[in-house]
Amino acid sequence: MPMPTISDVAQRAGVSTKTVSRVMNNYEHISTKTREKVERAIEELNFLPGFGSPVSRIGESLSIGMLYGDPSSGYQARLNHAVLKACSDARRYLAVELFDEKNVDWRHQVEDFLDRTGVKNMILVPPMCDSSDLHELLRERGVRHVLISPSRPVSGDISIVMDEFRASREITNHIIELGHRRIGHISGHPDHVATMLRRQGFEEAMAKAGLANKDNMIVASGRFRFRAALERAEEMLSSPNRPTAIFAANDEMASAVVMAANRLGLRVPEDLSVAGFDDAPIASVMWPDLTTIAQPFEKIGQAAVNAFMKNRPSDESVSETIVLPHRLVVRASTGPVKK
Amino acid sequence: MPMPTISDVAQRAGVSTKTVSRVMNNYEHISTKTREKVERAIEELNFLPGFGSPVSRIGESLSIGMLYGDPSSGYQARLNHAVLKACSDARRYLAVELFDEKNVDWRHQVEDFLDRTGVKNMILVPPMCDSSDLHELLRERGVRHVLISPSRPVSGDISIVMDEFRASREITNHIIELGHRRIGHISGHPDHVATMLRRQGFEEAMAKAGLANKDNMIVASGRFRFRAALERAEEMLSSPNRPTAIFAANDEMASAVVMAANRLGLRVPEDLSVAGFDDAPIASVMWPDLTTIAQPFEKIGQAAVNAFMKNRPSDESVSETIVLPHRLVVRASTGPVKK
DNA sequence: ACATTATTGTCCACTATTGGACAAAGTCAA
DNA sequence: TTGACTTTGTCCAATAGTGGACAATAATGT
Repeated sequence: MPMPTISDVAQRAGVSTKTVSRVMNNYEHISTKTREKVERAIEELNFLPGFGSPVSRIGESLSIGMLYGDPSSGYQARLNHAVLKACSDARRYLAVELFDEKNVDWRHQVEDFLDRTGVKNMILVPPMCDSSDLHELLRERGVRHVLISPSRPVSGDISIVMDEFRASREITNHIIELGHRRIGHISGHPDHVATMLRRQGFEEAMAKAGLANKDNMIVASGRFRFRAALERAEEMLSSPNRPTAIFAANDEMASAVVMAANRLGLRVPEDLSVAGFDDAPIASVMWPDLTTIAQPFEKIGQAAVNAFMKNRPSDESVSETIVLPHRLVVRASTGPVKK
Repeated sequence: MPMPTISDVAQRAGVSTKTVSRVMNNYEHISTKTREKVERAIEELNFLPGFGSPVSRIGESLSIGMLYGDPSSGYQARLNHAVLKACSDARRYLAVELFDEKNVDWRHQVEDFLDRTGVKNMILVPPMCDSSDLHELLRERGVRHVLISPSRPVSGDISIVMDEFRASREITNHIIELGHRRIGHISGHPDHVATMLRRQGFEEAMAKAGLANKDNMIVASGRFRFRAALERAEEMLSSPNRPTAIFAANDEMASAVVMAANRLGLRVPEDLSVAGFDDAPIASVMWPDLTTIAQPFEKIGQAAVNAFMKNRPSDESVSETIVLPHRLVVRASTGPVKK
C-alpha cells in the first residue's frame, strides 16, 4: 500500500480534491460537516500531503532520524536538544522515535520508522549504535548513519566521540595538582565502555604521579547510580584512612558523594574535594557546584548533522572518527588539600 | 530576494540543473571538482531545495516552530523533548531557535526565523509567551500559535497549562495527612506567576486544616535556586521550633533542603519530610528520592501539536485553555511525623 | 590516435500539490 | 420566487523538483 494522495482522500470523503486542499489550507468558507468528513478521511488513510511527490522527496534527504531508548535519561535529553538545535540551524528536520531495544521485533520497529518517515539519514546513539545487525539493516536500505559515542568504530561509518580517557586523566590531574594524595574513584556500570575508559584515565594519572598503590588509590563501583555511590562514598569516608578527594564517574554519583560528606559532617571542599563527569544540570545547580567534565554536546550535534551535509565521496572500508574536545570545568567542589 | 531554485544554483556553479540534482542526490559518477563547485554555490545562495514549490509549501503547514531562551534549563530541555516526540508522532517537523528576549532587536530575530523556516505554526513558551508584542507580530503574519503555561490567557489563543494551585494544595494536603503540623514552604522567584500560585495552594491547604498561623506555617523565598534555598532551609531548621516538613516550590530547592537536613544531622524522612515540585530528573535520582508533582510534559507536547492539527473553526475572541492533569508522585522523602 | 570509460548536458515525461477563474449547487430570508 | 450569499466542483496553468533516455564531451589507458 503506497502512500495515499490527495485524490484518495477526496474519494474517500466523497468530495473533490479541491475541497480537501481547502480544508488543509484552512479556507474560510467550508461547512463543518465537510471539514469533518475530510478530516476523518485524512485520519483513516493516514494521509501525509506530498509524500509521493518528487519535490517532497527532497524532504527525505533533509530529514534526519534518531532512535533512542530511554527518553528520561539526562544524557539523551541533552543530546536530543543539541541535535535538534543543530538540525534547526542547518535547516534540516529531525524525526525521533522511542525504541525498545530489548524487543525481539526491533528490526520491524526500525523498518516501520524508515517507511513512515522516509528518512535516509540516521543518527545512532548508545547503546543501539553498537548493534552490527542494525548497521547491516541500514546499509541494506541505503540509509546513511553516524554513530555517537560507539563502543568501537565501525568500518565505513563516521563515529563521533569524545576522549573519555584523556578527560578522566585531566580531571584526576587537576585533583592531584591541588595536593591530594589519597584519592577515591567511584566508577560506573561495568557494561559501559565509558566506565572502563574513565577508570583507566584515573589510574594512569595516579600512576604517573606515583600514587598507584593500595594506600592512595581507592576504587569502588557505583554503577552510575546515586544510591550505590552514596553507600560506596560512606564506606570510603568512614575508613580511618579516608581519601581527601573523590572523583566519581558521573555527576549523579558525585552529588551522592557530597551528600555522604554532609551526613558525616565533612565540609566540601574544605574536608573533601569532589569531582564528577558529564556536567549534568545538577552539577551547576547544587552547592557547592561541581568540578566536572563538560561533554561537548553542542559540538556533537553539529558534527553529526554536518556529516550528512557533505555527500561522502565514496564509502571505503575506512572508518572516520571525529574526536571532539571536552572541557574541564573547575567549580567550587574541589579545593586544595587541608594541611 | 526570493528563495533561489535549483536553476539559480546551476547557473552560479556553471553546470546544468541535472548535475545539481545529481550532486544533491548523491550520484556515484560525479567528479570531485564539480561536486565542490555545486556545493559552494548551494552554500553561497543558501539554497533550500523546493522552498518555493507549492508541493513543498505543504511542509510549512507541517512545520512547527519554537523559540526558547535558556536551552540549558531543565524545564526547556524536557519540554523540547516532549514537543519533539509529539511532532515526530504526528509526523510534523519541529524547527527551534535560540532566542535572546533581552535583545532590543527581537522583532527582527523572529521575522528572520519565520522567513527562513516558513513555519506557520508556533509554540510559545515562558517567558516569551506573555509578550503581547509577539502575539501581535505573529497575528499580523498569519502565524498560528499556542501558549504553554502563560501567565494569563490571551484572547483568541489556545493556552496549555497545568493547575499549579491545585497541585500545590494536593501535595500540601499529602504532608498534612502524614500528621505534620509545623510545615515550611520555600517559594520561588517573585517574578514567576507559578511562585504565587504554588504559595497560594500551600496557604489554602494550611488554612483549610486550621494551620494558618505564625507558629505552624513558615514561608521563605528561595527564588527557585539551590543556594538560596539551602540558606533558608538552614535557618528554618536551626530555629528552636523547627518544622517537621518542608515543601519547596521546585525540586532544585527541595534537594537543597535535603542537603541542609544532612548537614544538621537530620534524617529524611524520619526527622524531616521534604517535598518538591516538577519531578525534575534529580528528584528520582537522589536518595531519598523526592515526593513531588510531575508536570505532564508529554501531554503538554501532545496537546500543543494537536492544537495545530485541527483547523480552528474560526478564531473568535474567545480563549481556549487546556488544563492538563498533573500527578502527585509520593516517594521516599515524605513520611509520617515522628511522635 | 583510438577505444574506453567516466562525466556532464539536453530534452521530456511525470509528480502532487496550489491557486485562480468561473460555474453549479445549496441555503436562506424576504 | 427571487436574489444574495455560501459552499463545492471543474478545469487548467504553474511550481520545483525527479528520473530516464540518450547524446556530447572529457579523461584515461594502450
